[in-house]
Amino acid sequence: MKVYNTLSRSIEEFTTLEPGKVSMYVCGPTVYAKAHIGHAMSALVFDIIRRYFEFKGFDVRHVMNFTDVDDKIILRANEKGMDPFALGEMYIREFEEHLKAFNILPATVNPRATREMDQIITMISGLIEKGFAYPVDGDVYFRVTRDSAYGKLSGRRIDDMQSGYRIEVDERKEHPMDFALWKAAKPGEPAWDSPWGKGRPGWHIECSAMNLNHLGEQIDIHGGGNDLIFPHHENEIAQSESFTGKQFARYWIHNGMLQLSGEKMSKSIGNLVTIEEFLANHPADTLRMLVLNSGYRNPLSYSDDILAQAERAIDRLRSGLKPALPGASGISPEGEKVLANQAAATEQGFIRSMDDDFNTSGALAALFELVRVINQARADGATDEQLSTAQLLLRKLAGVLGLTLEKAEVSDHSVDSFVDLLIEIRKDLRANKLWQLSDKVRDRLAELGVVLEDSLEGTSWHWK
RNA sequence: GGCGACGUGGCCAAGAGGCUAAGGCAAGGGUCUGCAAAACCCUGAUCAUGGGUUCAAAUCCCAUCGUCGCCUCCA
Repeated sequence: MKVYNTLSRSIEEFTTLEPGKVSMYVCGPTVYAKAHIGHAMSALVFDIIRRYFEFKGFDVRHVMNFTDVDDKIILRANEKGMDPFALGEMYIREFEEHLKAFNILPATVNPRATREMDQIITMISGLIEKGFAYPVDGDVYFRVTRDSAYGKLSGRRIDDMQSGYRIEVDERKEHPMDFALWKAAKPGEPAWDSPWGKGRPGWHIECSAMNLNHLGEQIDIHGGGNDLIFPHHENEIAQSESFTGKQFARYWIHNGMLQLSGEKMSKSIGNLVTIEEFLANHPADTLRMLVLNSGYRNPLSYSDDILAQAERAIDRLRSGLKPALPGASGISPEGEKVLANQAAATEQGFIRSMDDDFNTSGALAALFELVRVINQARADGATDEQLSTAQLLLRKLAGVLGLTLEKAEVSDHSVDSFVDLLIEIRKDLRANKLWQLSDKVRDRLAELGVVLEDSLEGTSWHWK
């Protein structure tokens, strides 16, 4: 397998620390507001990666954190007159529901910053002891000049960065780029006891501590959105490697940003679609298809047009799973062979694409080719028996991508018999060539969301 | 100002030195059908622009134009 590593900015052969096992840490959201579909995109990307590793036989330990203490959470909680912990809890619950709706496999562990205070404090103390950090008035800062490798992930040099250009520099810091590991508490803020007085962790340290606690000193993969490369992931590397003296993550994988009207979807710009809004208007698989259709590292633009394309593409995949035509009499052994050959070619093509830095777009192409050949065979009269192996493969490989190909479940079957009755009456109308009336039945049913499909053997129907 | 990514048919999007430039959506034509729908068949791009390297470039190099991301919280 080959994987693009942000650290080297190149495609590398993928190997694991331990044979057959993958440890993967993915940055989850800071829970201070409703999650938007950019968050969902990131979760989808790493869900697909994780599913593929499991398909390849790896035992995956997947950690996704929730950062549930931070300035913005406190700010929002104060605005809403809520307890900051309750606010975080609320958004965590909501996000977990969303993950389920998107068919995203639950991570092995979902640690939270507030539940790892001991590890965080231990780590900060260690960094101070080793000279990588220093306390000032109850704050603790990381000393970037002490870390010669600082900047290796984002490709920046400390001197090149114009810190203070857009934000005022805290004069107490030794260097403008030094960042907070611990922040002294202001009155009324949530705070924990520490050797430096009451306070709370800075933004980056919690991920380093949770990595250490749940995956160990070294991990295979660290992932997240590419907007986290700097400063978040750069700082995580600095903290973790300074603390352990070992290489931290071997592969850094970053997904591209979701864009709305040509700009990154983000809370600060306000051009966002919340997951809630999305799910109210679209099947969850639509977003997954959007993600699958393009490279995970590229920016992904979001529009109604593209959404509609994705929905049609899913319909196309589903068409491969339709049963044999009524009265199918079977296809020749040669026809069976064509089907079997395509199934083999599709499986190979799927694996070849996915092995190449998770080329989901190529993997989908392999699936669509299988769909076409299945549909050809069906049109030629293949029986369910003859279609079954290829269809099973289609279902299985779609499943590796996290697509269920199930139609949104219509739970109410109480109208089925009425539709059947109308079809029966329409059959009589057609037998008597009363086309206007029979077309009226079909059109009116279509308006109600029931699509009729006539064939030589009879009429079938499905919900639109 | 610094760092980085990208620009492939109407739309989305693979491909990263050399077989006919994948696949999906849309469109047009055809088969089937009473008409539809579904399915099947057929049809289209020389790869932002200009140079260069090479026997050979969408793929490498340089320049230009354009779009986007990071450098401040962000998936």
